Order: sequence, then C-alpha cells, then structure tokens
Amino acid sequence: MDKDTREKLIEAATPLFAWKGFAGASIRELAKAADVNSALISYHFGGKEGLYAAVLHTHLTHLLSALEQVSRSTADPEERIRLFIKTVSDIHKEKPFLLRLLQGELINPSVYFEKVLVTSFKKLITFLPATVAEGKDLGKFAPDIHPLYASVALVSMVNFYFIIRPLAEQIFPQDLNRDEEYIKQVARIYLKGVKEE
Amino acid sequence: MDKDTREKLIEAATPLFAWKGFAGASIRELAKAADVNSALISYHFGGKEGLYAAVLHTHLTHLLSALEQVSRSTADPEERIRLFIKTVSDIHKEKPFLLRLLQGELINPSVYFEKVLVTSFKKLITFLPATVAEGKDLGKFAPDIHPLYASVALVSMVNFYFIIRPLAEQIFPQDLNRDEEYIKQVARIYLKGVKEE
DNA sequence: GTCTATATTGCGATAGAC
DNA sequence: GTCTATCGCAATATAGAC
Repeated sequence: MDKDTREKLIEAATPLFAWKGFAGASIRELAKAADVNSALISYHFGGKEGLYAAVLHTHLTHLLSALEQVSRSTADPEERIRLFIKTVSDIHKEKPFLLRLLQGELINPSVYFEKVLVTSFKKLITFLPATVAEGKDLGKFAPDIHPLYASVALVSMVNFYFIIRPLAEQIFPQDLNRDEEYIKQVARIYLKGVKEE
Repeated sequence: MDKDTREKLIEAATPLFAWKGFAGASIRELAKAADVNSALISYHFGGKEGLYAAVLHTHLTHLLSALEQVSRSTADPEERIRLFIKTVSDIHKEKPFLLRLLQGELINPSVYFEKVLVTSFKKLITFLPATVAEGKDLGKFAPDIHPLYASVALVSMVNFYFIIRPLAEQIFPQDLNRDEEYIKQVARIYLKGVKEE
C-alpha cells in the first residue's frame, strides 16, 4: 500500500530541513525529494511553514513520549538518571534528525519555538532537577550539587555529543565510532561526580 | 574616526548570520544593518559567501588563539581542565555569536567547514584528550576513564549550556541567570567524576 | 487530490556613472 | 570606493483544468 502524500512529504522533508534549515530548503526540492508536485505542499500544509511545523511535530512527539515514560519511572535517583541517559541516546540513534531540527529552532526560532517547544519541554523536563534534588534529600548526592545546573550539565553531555559527532569524526576518524562507550563514560563520570563520598 | 566599510559589514553581519543562518540572511538586510550600499558586499567580499567567511574567520580567530594559550599551559591536568572550562565560558560570554555561527556550520556545513574549521580544531583540541591521559598516567584520574570520550563530555558541558540557555531561560525564568554557578558545577562534577578515589 | 501554468515577490550579482 | 539601476533567476503561492 502506498504512503499518502502527506506522509511522503513529511518523510522526505525531514532530512532536508534538518540539514539545510528552514530557509535553506526550497519547496521545489522538498517536493522533488518526496516525488510529489510542489503545489501539493500548499494544498496539504498551507505552505512551506506548515510542512515544517508538521515535520517538527512528528519528531518531537517521539521525544516527548519517551521523556514522559522516564519521568514516570519509580526507580531511585541514580537509576532514573541512567534511564534518562539511555533513553535520550537511543532517541538520537533512532531519529538522527531530531536534534538537528531542534538545533535549527534554537538558532532561528520559528513561531513553533514559543508555541510548542517551550511549553512541551516545560511540562516534561522538570522531573530531572526533581530527581537530582531527591538524590540530595536521600543523602546519595552531595549537598553542594545544584539540581538545576547539574541537570543542565547532564542534558549537555547526553545531547551535545550527537551534535558534534560529524565534526568529531573528521578530527578523530577512527576513534569515535562507539556510541555505547561514550554513554557509559557519561554515566560513569556524572554519577560519580554528583555522588556524596 | 569612522570604521571602514569592511569592518562595518562584518560587525553588522555577525548577529544576522548567527540568528538566521547563511541562507536566512539576505544581502539587502545585511547591507542595511551595516548602513552600507548592498553592492559593496560584492565589491569588498566578492559576494555574500565571502562576507560569511570573513565573519566566521573573525570570530574563530579569537577562539583558536584562546585555546592555543590553554594548550600551552604547564599546569597539572586538573588545573589545565579548570583553565579550559574558564576560557571557553569566557569566550562565549564575550562573543555570544560564535557558538551560534559554529552551530550553523554544523547543521549546514559550508566550504569553510572542511577547509578551515576541521583543520583548525584538529590542531588545537588534541591537547584535551592528552591532558586527560596525563591525569591517568599520574594516577590522579581513574583508569577506566577514556581520554577521548571524557574530553567530549567536558566539551559538551562547557558549550551546550550556552546553546540551550535561550530555551532554558524560558523554561526556568528566574533560576538560570548565574553563568558562574553553572561553571562551578561543571568543574565540580567533572573533576570529581574522573578522579581516582 | 493532483496537475500545469503562471503571478508575484525577493534574491544575489553587476554594469556603469560619479 | 560608493552609488543607482537593473538583469536574470529562483523563491513561494495560487488559479484553474482535470
């Protein structure tokens, strides 16, 4: 059974928007990549912006539902942090375009940024500082750990690696092919770094 | 004394390229922001791409010379890492557009990416894994620390914070105004995280 | 729902006067 | 070195046939 036009467009537009940004991808090449007439972008999505929003929405949904699962975990703080690290890195491996799309939004925020992105993350990311605070309360993490900043540090390690990998691969060609090893190092360094001794 | 046209264009183009990307900024708005005739972009830089390369070059130079200083430090591994953290965060505070420009290059690499960026970083960033390895040799860092991946983790924490700050500020409006505190947390977590116990 | 054809706008670049 | 005027082109969007 054939994919319908909407689906084909979203799928084909994803890598183009991810690699070239919103402004850099033209409706002509978007349509061509989807093997679809360019007029259909306006018909189905009301224009290029609508297609872009649909692409963003599709990919964001995956991330948000995964984060929601993590936030509902009842494991202890250390285990929940391990689960967070694993979940996020799995998402990036599975959907390598998501992070580039989000990056594009951070550089050049569209209306989607304020309307959807900020509110979505607001609801879901607060569990991370809460987890760190819980670790402190339980006496497992050191008292001088700042829940919010420590969370940002963790989010940084888990995400930035996937951002700079294309650059890193050119700088260290043979050495950086093991995502698993990086993830292990992150968990190792971070959990030891926040722990009460 | 007046700034000359080249200077005015580079200065005015920096935030525009940083916020809108190469494709998103038009030569008309670039010229207008610099209060200069748009034909002068072609005259002085050979076109929009030339201006973009000049902007990138100007900002990259600062970063590279700062990194070079760090790499020449003779302090012990822990101190050199502290110096690296401080240096990079100072650069981002001083030149808030640099990271956005580099981000744009990562998303949509121009010719500049391969020709200049990769080779520049190649020469300068190897001192970081070397520093971590030195810490291991001295018995100060734990043996299961992987110099390269541990370096990527550090680079991530130091840079990504400045990337997501616009988003984080909207999610946690009042809590994220102290860069110093974040930097302190990073040094605290990282150095404790890699240390031999 | 999909196509062709086209309207309209804005783009980057340059010729030529000063 | 800077200006005006404009060329040629590619952009998005849409009207109207099927």
